[in-house]
Amino acid sequence: MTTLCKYCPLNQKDAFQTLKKEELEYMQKFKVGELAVDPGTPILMQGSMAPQLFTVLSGMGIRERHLKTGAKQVINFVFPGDFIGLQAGLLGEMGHSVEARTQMRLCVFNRSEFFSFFRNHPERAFDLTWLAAMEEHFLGETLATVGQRSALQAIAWAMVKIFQRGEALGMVRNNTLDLPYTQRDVADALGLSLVHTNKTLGRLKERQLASWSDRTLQINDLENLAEVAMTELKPYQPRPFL
Amino acid sequence: MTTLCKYCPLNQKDAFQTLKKEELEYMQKFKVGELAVDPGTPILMQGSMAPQLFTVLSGMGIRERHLKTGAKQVINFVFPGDFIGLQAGLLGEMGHSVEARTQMRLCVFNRSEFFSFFRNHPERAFDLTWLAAMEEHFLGETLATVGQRSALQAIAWAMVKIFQRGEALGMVRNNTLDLPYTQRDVADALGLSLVHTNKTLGRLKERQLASWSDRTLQINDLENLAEVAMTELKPYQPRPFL
DNA sequence: CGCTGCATTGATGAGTGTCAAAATTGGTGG
DNA sequence: CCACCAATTTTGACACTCATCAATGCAGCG
Repeated sequence: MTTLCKYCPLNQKDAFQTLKKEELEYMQKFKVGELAVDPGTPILMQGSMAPQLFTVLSGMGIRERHLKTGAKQVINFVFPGDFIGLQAGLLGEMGHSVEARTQMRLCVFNRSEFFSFFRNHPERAFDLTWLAAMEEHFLGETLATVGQRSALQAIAWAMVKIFQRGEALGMVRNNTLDLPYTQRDVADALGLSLVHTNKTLGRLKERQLASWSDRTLQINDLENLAEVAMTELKPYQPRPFL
Repeated sequence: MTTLCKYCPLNQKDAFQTLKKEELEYMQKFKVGELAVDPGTPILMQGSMAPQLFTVLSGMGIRERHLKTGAKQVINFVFPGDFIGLQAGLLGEMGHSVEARTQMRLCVFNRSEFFSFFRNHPERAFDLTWLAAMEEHFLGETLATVGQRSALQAIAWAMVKIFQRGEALGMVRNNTLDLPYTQRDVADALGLSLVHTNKTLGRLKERQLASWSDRTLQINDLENLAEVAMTELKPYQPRPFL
């Protein structure tokens, strides 16, 4: 028995734009079920053409692209409200894998109805494109980080970004955010080695700015952390979701 | 006097899916004019909310994100058929700047009619989202390159990618592609220093794989270049355009 | 209680950045 | 047609960030 869209847990959160009753009814038709997965479960595989698309209702995951050498690049961290499978749905092939890192509940949509979705619900199609543009925006920023920032700056940047996402979702208590990600994930997200990431985290901790170990991100001085990261602290704005 | 969509130069090219007469008429209503710009002209500025969106009819440009330090990250190279301003149109703010590098002709659309576009022409809205997904796919691959590949691999990868784009557009003669981009641009695209980029290009040239100087990319051995780049050579597939 | 995964630390070296300058190219005006 | 200038490419020397290798510590868990 799945949750009715009417009671969608995402629609309550400040982080997201509120859907009207009417829109929720639209989505109800499009929704074909719910999927619950355990940590470590692959949700979508790089290169695959999955028949299904998802919106994350709860839990966290990770997007990563695997190279033939065995190395991997973390593309992004997956939080509630994220849409998964856009590339599979449109291009017919995922550019990266998505894996659950905690228990997750996913809202399942059917790829085959994807186009009718555009035909019948232009507002929602617009929102979908909005999300795609947001993702593109974020990836550009990430690219600039990996390409241009030093290890210290890059890690500070990642901490700020993730902290703010967690904050918007109400996951922060005492400037502390529990996450299912390790230092290895941070390293793979920023193109750094694990060892160097660890030592750089140590420097940020010494400076009393922030720390990240044992799957806990703690921010002590957001302002100065953002300063080190050479980034602006922008207020969070509610975004659409599907 | 602008070109009628009916005679759109892009619609002739193999690189793109052919639009039906009907669809061309749709686009004609959406098109508000044409813009011709000289090399060096900024088309969209990072952080701005431009009222206009563009499709590149001819010429080349560059997307780049500027950091506060003065460093910059090249996000992508802009070729004919590319859509410019998605982020401005939807998010209200560009994550990067776009600058002309040759003379360019741009097809101009109006941001204010953007939503009606979704309402009235779902097929075209679908194509737009397709393009957004493609861009996201490409950025993920770029991120993996900058994060995980060595300088030699990264440069080889960039050469393969750009060469294949040029090929699809019929711009290659004698395995040679004239481009408005310098070694500095390559360096900024891959997060490398200019000097190291130059020396690495020298190594690829020594190995008789490829060369890039004086704004000319020459590929001598695509197979082995792709090998060095650790990437698969995928056949090009026609894509939509707006 | 011995795994296994994760965090931490030290030693060493390769890859890449930075600095400086020369060589080359292309464009422009006299 | 030549001289000059700006942009780009190329080269050499050197410094340093960051990767790699190796080992230890530490906590959770079957």
